[in-house]
Amino acid sequence: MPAAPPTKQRAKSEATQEKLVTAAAEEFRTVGYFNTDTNKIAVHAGYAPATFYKHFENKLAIFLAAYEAWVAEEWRALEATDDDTETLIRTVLTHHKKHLLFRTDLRALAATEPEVKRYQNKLRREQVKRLAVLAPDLAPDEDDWSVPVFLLLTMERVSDAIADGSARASHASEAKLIAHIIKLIDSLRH
Amino acid sequence: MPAAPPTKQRAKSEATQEKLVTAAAEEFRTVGYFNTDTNKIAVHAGYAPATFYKHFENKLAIFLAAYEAWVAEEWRALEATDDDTETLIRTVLTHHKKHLLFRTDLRALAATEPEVKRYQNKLRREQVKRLAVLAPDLAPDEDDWSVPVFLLLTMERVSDAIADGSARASHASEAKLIAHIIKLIDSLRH
Amino acid sequence: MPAAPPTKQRAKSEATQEKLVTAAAEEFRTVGYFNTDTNKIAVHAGYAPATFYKHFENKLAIFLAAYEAWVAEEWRALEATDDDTETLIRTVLTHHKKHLLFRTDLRALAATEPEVKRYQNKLRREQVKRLAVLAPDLAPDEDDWSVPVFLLLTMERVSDAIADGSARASHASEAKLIAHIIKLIDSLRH
Amino acid sequence: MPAAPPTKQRAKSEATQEKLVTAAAEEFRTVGYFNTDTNKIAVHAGYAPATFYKHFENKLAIFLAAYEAWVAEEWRALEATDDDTETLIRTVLTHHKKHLLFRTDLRALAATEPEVKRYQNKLRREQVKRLAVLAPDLAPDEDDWSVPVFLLLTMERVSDAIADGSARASHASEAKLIAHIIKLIDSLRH
DNA sequence: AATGAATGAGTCTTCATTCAT
DNA sequence: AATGAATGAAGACTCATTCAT
Repeated sequence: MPAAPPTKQRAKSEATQEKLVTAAAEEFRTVGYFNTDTNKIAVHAGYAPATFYKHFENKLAIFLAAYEAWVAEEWRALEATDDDTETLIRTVLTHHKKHLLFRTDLRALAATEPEVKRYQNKLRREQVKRLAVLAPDLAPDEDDWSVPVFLLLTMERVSDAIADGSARASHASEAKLIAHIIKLIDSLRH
Repeated sequence: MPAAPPTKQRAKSEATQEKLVTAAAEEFRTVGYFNTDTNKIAVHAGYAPATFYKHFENKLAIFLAAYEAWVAEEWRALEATDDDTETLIRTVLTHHKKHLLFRTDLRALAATEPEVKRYQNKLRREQVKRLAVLAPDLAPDEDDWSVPVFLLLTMERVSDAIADGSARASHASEAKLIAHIIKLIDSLRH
Repeated sequence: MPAAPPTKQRAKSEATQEKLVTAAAEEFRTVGYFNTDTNKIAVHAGYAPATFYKHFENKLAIFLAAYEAWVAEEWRALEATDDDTETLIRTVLTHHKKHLLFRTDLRALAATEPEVKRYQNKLRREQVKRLAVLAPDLAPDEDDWSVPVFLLLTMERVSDAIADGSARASHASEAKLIAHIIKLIDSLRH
Repeated sequence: MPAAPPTKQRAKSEATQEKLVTAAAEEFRTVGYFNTDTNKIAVHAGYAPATFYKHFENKLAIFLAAYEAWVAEEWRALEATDDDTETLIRTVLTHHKKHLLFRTDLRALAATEPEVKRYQNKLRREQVKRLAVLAPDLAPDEDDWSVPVFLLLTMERVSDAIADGSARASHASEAKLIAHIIKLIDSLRH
């Protein structure tokens, strides 16, 4: 069994890893997964290309790490908000707007990369559970989660459509769409 | 100025173009836009790489053509169905299931390629209008289309989630989700 | 022995050939030999790509034809001018300015295509002879043509430098350079 | 920020770059710019195609580098020669003979690539200044450089004509042409 | 005589990734 | 831990040219 690495080195390594993830997330958010390459990510983080591969197996691995950080950030924002439904929706919306490109690529990757899909499914389940805490009357039944899932999917899609401008392009205003979501939530409550 | 080409030649050219689009659509559907290349498309259609460029300016152009064909096919299927809401939903669902990867790449491309986005917006507006014919009580107001748009977005997202298996992975059954859509439609009717 | 083609057909063929050469010359002059292709030449002349190859063996063949036309044009211009040395120089200069890109490509091709080189040499000899007519005291000796050749080379190079702006870029005015040529001519006269 | 690279590595990188330039120069000299490609250059230098692009942005960039090296070489040869006019001319001539194809392509590129033209103009100005050192009585006036420019253009063109054989093809011997240059120089001296 | 369709053989360029140090 | 150098394997796109009609 190899000796545990000295704490100092480990800390440094973790700092590097974090810098890489931050740089990657920024790249994914602004130019997209398919328009960056690992060399750019490394350089933007202040490292040489090869360093990237000391910390991540490949480009997909850092995407997953960035995804994890993204979800954590969203929940942090959500938990900092008070219960008012509309405020929550607007918080989600703001987050989606900011990370539109990232989210799109996430879905594209999920379609071809089983690992991404698995991770996404896992996070969706956590999302449902957290939602149950925020809004107990939308809590899932034992083995029928269709209510929260239906809501989350709808919110997600509507948020994206508002964020990417396609809602407006088809004459649907942000305010009206949010109103529809709120009505939907009411109708879904037990 | 050259004389108008004989009908026979033109027909041949159109046949080639069609074969290319068909081959491309199949590639996009099965391995995805980002995992094919124009050479493969041409060869799969039975032509040399250069032939591709006699018919399409670039890879994106044939994607747009495939997209157009895809939408036409969906509407053909929808119009062949009788009015029953659930049947319509299931038809959409079937179509989405079959073209899941294609649809995902479509969204990814729309995020970076303005041309794709523009085309997508245009088709969305047509979709709303056609929906108004199928279900007059969901017809859009003069400048507030939020009702049909909200519905279409929801259907789209839920269909995708069923199609890609993520609905099931988060314990939401197809049947229940469809039931939610139907309930939503009822509540949206004027 | 095949029968001579009917005169009418031949005339038509020649007209086509001429249109192709004219189109080619214009392309070579404006975008250069290396930036056109035979398809474009044919289309610009109003024909289909394949037609090109009914009239010229390849791209080089039409270049040679355009070259021939170019030289003919220059001599026509020169012979329309009266004997005044400076006027002659200015006529050459005007012609070079207009056909700068063409001339450059001519030299580039001469360096790799023996056929072009051979043709160029032949035309140079004709040029010397014609010069002898215009200016008898610059006529070549039996087998020492160095006087007119030296002059022609100098004029050619100086004209190009004026035409392409490099003379001005190195602080040498057109007027002064022409004056040098005239002085040179005087010193070369027998 | 990465530390300055160790001298050893940098030396290696520079060696690679040099090898690439040498290989490129040789290709340009023997088969010409338009008949090589960056892959061939890289392979001839002993590297993979991609390595080329770590050192040069594109084919034109390495051409410029080769051009710079070519000029440096010419001046080195010139400065190693003693002042005798004829010897200098013969040195230039030898250099032109060796790099005939390169020089031709240089001119062709200058006609279409502004960057090449700019560089060429800059070098011409340096050439004039160096000439002023070698032959003070041909030094340019403040803003009238026509004397040295006229001479350089003539020498250039005559050298090329001797080098490419067209002088001989039009019955102008090398010796006579050089004699004309010398006479010209005398007449241009202040 | 003219042409529409088709193509083989490139050519430039990119990128995830490795290796010696 | 970090890196500079290097790369194999593509992939988008071009062009002179041919052939059946």
